Amino acid sequence: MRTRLKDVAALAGVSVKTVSNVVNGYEHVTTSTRTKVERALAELGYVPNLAARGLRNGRTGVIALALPELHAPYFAEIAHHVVRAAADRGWTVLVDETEGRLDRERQVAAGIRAHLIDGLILSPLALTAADLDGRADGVPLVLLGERVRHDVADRVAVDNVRAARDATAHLLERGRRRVAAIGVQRSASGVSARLRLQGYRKALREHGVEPDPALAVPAVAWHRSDGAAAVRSLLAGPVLPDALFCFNDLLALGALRALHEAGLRVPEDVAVVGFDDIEEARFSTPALTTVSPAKDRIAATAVDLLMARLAAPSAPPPLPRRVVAPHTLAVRESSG
Amino acid sequence: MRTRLKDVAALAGVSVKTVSNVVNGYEHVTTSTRTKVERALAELGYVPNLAARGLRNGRTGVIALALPELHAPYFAEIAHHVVRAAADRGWTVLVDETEGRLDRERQVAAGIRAHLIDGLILSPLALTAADLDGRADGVPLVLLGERVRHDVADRVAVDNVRAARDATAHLLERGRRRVAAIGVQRSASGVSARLRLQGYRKALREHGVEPDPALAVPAVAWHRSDGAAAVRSLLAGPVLPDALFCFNDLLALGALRALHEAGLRVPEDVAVVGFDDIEEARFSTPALTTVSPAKDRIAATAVDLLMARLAAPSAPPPLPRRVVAPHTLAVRESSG
DNA sequence: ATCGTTGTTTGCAACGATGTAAAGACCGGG
DNA sequence: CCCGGTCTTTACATCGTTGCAAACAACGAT
Repeated sequence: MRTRLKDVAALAGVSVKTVSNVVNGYEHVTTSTRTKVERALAELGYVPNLAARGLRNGRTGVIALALPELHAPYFAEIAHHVVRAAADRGWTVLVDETEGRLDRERQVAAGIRAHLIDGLILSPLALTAADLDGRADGVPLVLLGERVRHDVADRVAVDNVRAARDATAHLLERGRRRVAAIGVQRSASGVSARLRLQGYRKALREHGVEPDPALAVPAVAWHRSDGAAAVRSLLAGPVLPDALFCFNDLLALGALRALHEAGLRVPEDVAVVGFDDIEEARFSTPALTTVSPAKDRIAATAVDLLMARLAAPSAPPPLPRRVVAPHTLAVRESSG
Repeated sequence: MRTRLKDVAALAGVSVKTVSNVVNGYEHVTTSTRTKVERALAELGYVPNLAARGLRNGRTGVIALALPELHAPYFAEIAHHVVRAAADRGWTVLVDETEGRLDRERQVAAGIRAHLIDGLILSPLALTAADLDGRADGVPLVLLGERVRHDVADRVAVDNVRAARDATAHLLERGRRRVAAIGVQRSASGVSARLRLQGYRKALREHGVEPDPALAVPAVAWHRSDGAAAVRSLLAGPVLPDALFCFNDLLALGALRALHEAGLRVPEDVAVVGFDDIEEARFSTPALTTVSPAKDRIAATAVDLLMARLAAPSAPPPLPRRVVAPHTLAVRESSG
């Protein structure tokens, strides 16, 4: 059995509350009492029971992070940065995996873990604003990504349209004219896909190129195998592309693989740009040009937004805030 | 404020305890009472306070997973499998990142989060058995990997020596004779490195090849950049290898990159084998031959070992158990 | 009608920590 | 030597939940 305040109090010969005061750094404690208590604390190796403390003051010091897939590199990197940012501020992170399933996202947002956590950072895939409209009284929530309307909760995201436009423009400026978009999704949950497609089209039009529907290739998920499959179907089609804008890095890496298998050279025959700047992109052959969102900033901002809500439980809660995280284009070999 | 049992009880017109009974599926409740309570539960959207429940019955339903780096693909995949395995069994996972730092690993093992978690799965890098010897009374602990003596806590690991021998033998059987080992570490924390080096040497001797010290290349960490650096130093040296056994996949991927830059063909000029079978290995160019530990089995076993200890708090706790997880060799293009 | 039996519901205490308020210790000034 | 004030320590109630044991209701058997 672990030691409780009571045990320490008995050993030190003081009351439970005095020990509590010492543990919490209350100032009006005489030096002699403090020393006695500290000695007892050390001797018994006291560790506070966070469940009890959480019960008493309604705070557990734990925030939850809910991601679609922990093993997808982008999310793994986000998780890393969030855990780090939270630790820097003295908080612990509980990780949930939703697999992008609507029911799991709803459960998480509705607060399965409520009472065990003080706040939630959620990166939704399937969730819509309607699912969140009712939850005014839940735990503070910060959303990652532009997939949900920004007026239902605090949100941190890159400007997907602008980032996609930047990436596509980069290819056009290098003289490419048949730029394919890889990763198009028409489903309701494909909001990111829609925004990135929008940015892609915008760039084309700004450069006087008419978007060719044959060059907009769908992908069910955004994994490497989907990217490879998309390229194979593209190569079997009527229009051969001279560049690919892939909606994430995994698609791009799968595409690189399929291009290599088809005997096409990157970037000479086909230039490739991705999105996410996962670490792998710096080490692929060829190294991948990609949109680089400031993941550390995204994570730190998300944690800070949560902290702000936790610190100020004001009667009329402040309106949801929207933070646009910066991005850059990391130009590497795959775009020449 | 969230609803408590008390609120539900008031609405349903029964006692708090009866509501608790309904929530917990106690059988001796009349159908009429049950319906009344369930209606009230639904109307108020009751969610149990896990902190209070945890305080009451000494269980929180949360286990902690402490890993060196969440963004390293191998650990990200392990985290994914652990979260999944835990969820299947009705548990939640709290993730901690130790960065492989001894002090952080010690803290975690000593139970910073104690009382908030029921058990701990730890993948140590720097921790030694001595750090764990004293902790008989702590929360149940399962170690991942062979880095720590197996008699201090339950442990799940692949047989590193045998796996390394298999990988090296595979290269030797394809006729390679100058097989380099990439990732050697002499530091105290490099136990995995030591075991894999041992397996590598064993395979060489079994095939009548004398280990050449010039072909055992050190690497500070096991990241892609270290693999690339190791290959560059190797190519600058006196003995050119015709094969590489890299102690993990990231090293191997970095090596592929450096070999490509040096104009060497894989596998024609140099064959490459890795260790971990991260997803990326299946999509690299060329696809990577690698030792494939059964990560899902490792995760499930770790969770099960923990569950077993939690279920049976017997007076003399059962001796630490050691489980050897199976591995296979995934043969792909990089070894010909 | 009374008793025991089974089945259902309830009140109370406890888990470990902390906020509140009050009691106790100590000081100098009158 | 007593009083009022400050500083230190204490007892008690409380957070939300569940185990325990007792209270209560309903029933058939005597």
